[in-house]
Parts: sequence; structure tokens; C-alpha cells
Amino acid sequence: MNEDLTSPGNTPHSLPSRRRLHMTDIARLAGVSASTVSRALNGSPLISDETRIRIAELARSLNYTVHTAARNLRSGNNRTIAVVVPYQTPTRQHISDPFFLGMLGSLADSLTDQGYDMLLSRVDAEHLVEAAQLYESGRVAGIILIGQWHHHDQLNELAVKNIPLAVWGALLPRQLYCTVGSDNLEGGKLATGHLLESGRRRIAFFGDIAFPEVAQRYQGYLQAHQQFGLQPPSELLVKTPFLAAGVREIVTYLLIHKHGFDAVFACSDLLAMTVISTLGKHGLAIPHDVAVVGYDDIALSEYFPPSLSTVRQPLEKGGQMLVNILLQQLAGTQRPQSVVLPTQLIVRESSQLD
Amino acid sequence: MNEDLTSPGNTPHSLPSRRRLHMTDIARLAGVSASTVSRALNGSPLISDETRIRIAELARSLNYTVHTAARNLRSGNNRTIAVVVPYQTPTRQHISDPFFLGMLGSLADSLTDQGYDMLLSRVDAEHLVEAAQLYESGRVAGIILIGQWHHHDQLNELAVKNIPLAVWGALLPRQLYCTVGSDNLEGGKLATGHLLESGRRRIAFFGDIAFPEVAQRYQGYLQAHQQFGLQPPSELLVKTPFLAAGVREIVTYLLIHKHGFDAVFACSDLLAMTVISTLGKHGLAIPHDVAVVGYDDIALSEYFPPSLSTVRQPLEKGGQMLVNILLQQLAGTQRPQSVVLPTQLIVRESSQLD
DNA sequence: ATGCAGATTGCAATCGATTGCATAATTAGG
DNA sequence: CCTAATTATGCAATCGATTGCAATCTGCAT
Repeated sequence: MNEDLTSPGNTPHSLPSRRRLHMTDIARLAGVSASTVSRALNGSPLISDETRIRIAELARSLNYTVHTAARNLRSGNNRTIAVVVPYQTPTRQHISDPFFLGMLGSLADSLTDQGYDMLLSRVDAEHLVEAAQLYESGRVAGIILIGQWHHHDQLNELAVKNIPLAVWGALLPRQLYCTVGSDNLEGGKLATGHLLESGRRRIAFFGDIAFPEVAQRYQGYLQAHQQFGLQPPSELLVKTPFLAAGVREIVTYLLIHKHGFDAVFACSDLLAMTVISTLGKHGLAIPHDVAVVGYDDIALSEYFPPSLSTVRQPLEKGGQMLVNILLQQLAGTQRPQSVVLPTQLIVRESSQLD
Repeated sequence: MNEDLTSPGNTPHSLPSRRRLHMTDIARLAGVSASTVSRALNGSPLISDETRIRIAELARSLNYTVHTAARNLRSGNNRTIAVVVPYQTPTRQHISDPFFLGMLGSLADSLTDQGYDMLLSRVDAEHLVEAAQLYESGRVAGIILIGQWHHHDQLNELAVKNIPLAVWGALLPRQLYCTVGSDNLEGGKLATGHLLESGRRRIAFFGDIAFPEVAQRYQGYLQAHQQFGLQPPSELLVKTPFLAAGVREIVTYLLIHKHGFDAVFACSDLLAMTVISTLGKHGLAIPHDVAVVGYDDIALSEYFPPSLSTVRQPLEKGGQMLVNILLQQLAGTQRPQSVVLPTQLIVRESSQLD
């Protein structure tokens, strides 16, 4: 029971630094075989409770942890999930949207709760298929992708390869992969309806409808107008670039060319904040001259001056559902249903009635 | 050369779904042994160029990837690094500071460049030592920790265990682990000096000096005052809570109790924004009544109204250095030097002279 | 033709765990 | 006291790659 693990041992040229603990070491100290230790630690019913407890305590006291690669190799069970965040090729810039951080945090928690590790990986948005390698090399058991962008086809390709996959994004027709997302149509309707009810009539839509999620929010924007018997003028659909600097120019352009608007529905809070900042520079008062509604409800929105009205996406729930849906794929054979989560309109100062 | 890989093969009860490709499959198709394939793919000089190229192309065309767990097990080389983000026990709340996202992005890029995978892991800040398991189970080759907080002792414990470790934070006395961080003292001096030069004399310091990084910035704040022959009043050292809501109350309390101040140095941009927002609610004008300087220079700072003066931390460089320092530990035996990166004062509207 | 150096390639052991099957220990029944 | 049934444990093969050493091949000089 008191053997010295730091003694030379098998290796002829033993190093001064102590060797990592192996299962056979535990076995020797417990006076059993490695098989028994393995079964005890994995809770096999073949092992008596007394032995199981004795081994478990021994392992804990020695701070022993099973070697993950070995277990993975032999058992074929991999408890790692890749979370893939695509980046845009030209800029390769970092995602700076706090919404992503929130999602990452939520995913990290959910995965940990389920006993999974999270491998964070950035891949070129133009070559999403490369993410397949993470799965095909046995590196991970499945993939969660944040940022559907306009890569519907590539995602379908991944799904065809039978790779367990869950995507945060919009539900699209002829979609072979599973998505979790907020109800973008409803969100767009809520935001726009709120602005219309406040009496605004020239509402600019800021966002790039090449992205499915944004396109659906735009549909909501259109439907809300229809319900009021209105038809929004096309020049108020403003395609925004990724970079905040570009957004400034766009806003300035609109103002100079007198494409007057009395409200803005921006498809992310970050975008809304940039717009507000720029409008302020041009001497316009928010919400008096222009009312603004964003999307996401990031933490800062409440503390931005003026506090930002927005459509809240259920972040916590979203992360949980992504993990759930992925684990369902790992467990069963049938593909689970995609999930559309409800959104909520949060009215704050930036769109308050005067 | 045209054998059918989807045919039953070795397994008697072969499944309909096609089996994962093995190195032996590549070997068979190339008419060589698995050893040769392994060496070819790993660029061993024992293999002739012609064979190497032929095998490499075959592998690529079949979309073959080496099984990571098997390689890891046999070769002992693990190309995964854990990035650990501690969370505070009581709230278990997500980090919402965009600075973290920036750091994660930078780390992800640097690690990818060096051919490493990134395992993102949240651990209880009170039990940081648990992070050791990631290393001891062979899960990762080393650990990068973001958020030193006040867990100096726990980090030293990890270092004693000889775990390759790099920490984003402050350089402290009797420190056994390596840190990378910005020059907090200098940063604090820069920000405070700038405010003093602008003629401000009652500068409130917002932050919790229980955290080493914040304490150093506070030292810089004090030194700047000394250089002006001034002594800041103690009631202007404001210990801030984590939650933004709490910050509002604090600011309100200060104003009610007439602890007058004409400037604020906040130890993060997010904090500065909350303070500005609250001061605005109380009818104070920024920077006319109160000048504000933050810390970090997150992306939004430029677009916040008023745009935020701040001390920029070199994020990109920080991530790179963290990775470098960790890889140095993996390569050599001696512990590399900790790194202190220069900071830069960015003056914007929130502290501009009237 | 033979021998030999140098360049390639294959054989088989190995990494650290898991697991099917055989064996040992225990208990119960006759 | 012996045998069968039951329970607990150990043996040895295995997961998919890597690598030391032996074997083969090639070309060239003898």
C-alpha cells in the first residue's frame, strides 16, 4: 500500500520529473487489476460497491485522472464538441459583437453541464466544409456553428456527410441541418410595429438581407407595414457593411441626400449604437428626431445613452437548445426538429414616445 | 487502385453507414505499409519525395485525416491548449465584457497559426486548481488563463505542479507563473496625468483594487497625483461591484452625498460607459461637468456618445505573447520571462478640453 | 558475379485505457 | 463435503496511429 511511485520504475533512464499516474499504478496500489479499476471508475455494475468506493477514493486521493486520448481511442466515445465561429475572409477580423460572447458563455455552460468539453475553432466562412475535418479526424463528436451567414449550401454539405451539426441561425426551406434561432419574422414585426404605432412613417431598415436571419427580420418589417396599409420606400432599405466606420459613411450619405427618415430598425444592437452615435454627430436628437430600435439586447443596451429599445433574443435558452439538439443527434438516429425561440420587444428611451 | 471502400470489409456485421477511413486503407490503396503512410504524412526524411507526394495526394483526394486521439496517444504530442476563463462562484454569470471576446479571438488566431487547437473551459474562480485536471488527464498540453482576479496563490499552486501555464494579468512579487499584461502602472499614470493636465482636480477612481491589475492602475493614479504635488482624497476611491446596476447606485450615492468630482478614471471601458450613462441621467454633461477616461479601448468606445477616452491595451499582441510564452514552456525547460506590454492613451470626446 | 553503402520500406512493439470471455471466489442447496 | 449458480475479478485483445530496428532494394565499384 505504500509503494513509492517516484522510484525509477520500468523506464531504465527515468527522469527526475515524476511520471504521470497510470491506471495500472492505481490498480497496483489497490491490489487489483487495471480492468477492475477501469470498471470501478466507470461505474460498471460488475464491480462490488465496496471495491468501487475503495478505488474511487484511492484515485481521488492520488489526484488520478483517466487519460482522455486513450479512453477515446479504445471506447470510441468522444466527449468534445466543436463550437465553430466563421470569419469573413477579406478582413479576417475578430467578431466584436458582444452577442457572440453571450452565446459562447451559454454554450460553455450547457456543454459543461452535460459533461462535454468545448473546442473553440474559427474557420474561413468561404470554406466551412473544412470544419468537417474536426469531426472526421475523431477530434470532436459533433459541431455547433454560430453564424449561418449566407452559407446555406455549405451547411447542407456538412449535413449530407452525416456530421452531427447544430447551427444558430434562421430556419430555411430545403434545409438538411438543424437550426436554433429566434423568431426573426416576429421580431422584425414587433420592432417595426412598435415604431409605426408611435407614429413614425419613414422607418429605415439597417442590415444586409443577404443573411437569412436579416432577411427574415426584413420580412417582418414589411409585414408590419402591410398591417398598417403602408408600403416602405425602397431607398430606406439600407445595406450595411461590417465595419462601424462604413456605417458612419452610409448614415452621412443618407442625410446629405435627404433620404429623410424618422426611425431606424437596426438588425443588431451594435449597429444601432453606431447609427445613434452618428446621428448625434449630425445634430439629430434621439428619439425626438429619429427613433431607433435594435436587435439582440446585449448587456450594454440598457446603459447606452439613450438606453436602447431592442428585440431580445433568448440567449441562455438558445445555447441550451443548441446543445440539446446536438446531443439528440448523437444519441438517436433521427434528425431532431429545428427550434424557433420567441423574441421579446424591450422598449427603452431610444424609441420612447416624446 | 480501385478497391471499394464501402464494401463490408473486415467487420462481420458491417453497418450501412460507411466506416471512417483508416491509415491502413490509405496504405492499401497506395500499395505501401501504414508505416510509410505515417512517415509520408508527417514529412519524415526517410520517405522519397515521389512516394511522399503520391501518398499526400491520395490522402487529400480521399479526404483522409489522421485520428487525433490515436496520434496523441502514441506520440505523446498533444496539440491542444486550454483557455480557461474563471467565473465568480455566487453569480456564475457570464463575462459580458467585450474585452474578453477580443482576447479570445486573438488567442484563437495565434493558436491556429501555430497549429494548436483551443479548448475553451470555464472553471470556478474559487477552485482554479481544478484546471490542473485538464493537463493531468493529458487533455491539453498547457493552459492559458484569462482573468487573474485575486487568485495569485491558486495560480502559484498550478505552477508548482509544473503545469505549462500563461496568465493574462499583472506581474506580482513572488510569482511562480508567467504573466502577460499591459503596463497597468503606466496606464494609470497616463490616464490620470491627462485628466490632471486638463485642469481636473477631483478625480474619482472606479474599480476594485482587490484585483492586482486594478491595484496597479490605482498606483499609477496616485503617482500621477504626486507628480502634480497632489494627494487624492480617499472618498474618491470608489470600489465598484460587478453588476452594472450596482454601479448606478454607487454613482447616485456619490452625487447625493456631495462627494463632488470633476473627473472619473474607470478601470474598464464598460464601467466607464455605465458611469457616463448614469451621470447623464443626473443631468451632468460629459466632459463639461465630468471628464471620463476608461481602460481597454474596446471597439465600441469610439462610437459611444460621447466617444470614450481610454487606455488601449494591445490585444492582438497580448494574445500572441500568451501563446508564445506557453509554447516556450512546452519547448524548453526554463521558465520564460513574463511580459509587460506598453499601453497607449487614446483621447476622445469624453475627456476633451472644453 | 559479388559485395557493400546508402536509400527506402515493412514488421512488430507500443501508447493507456476498455471490454469480451474465461476464471476464481463465494454462496446455497443437497 | 461436493456441485451448481452466482458474483467478482483478471487475462489478453483491441482502438489507430507512431517509431526503433531489421530487411530489402538499388546502383556502383571490385
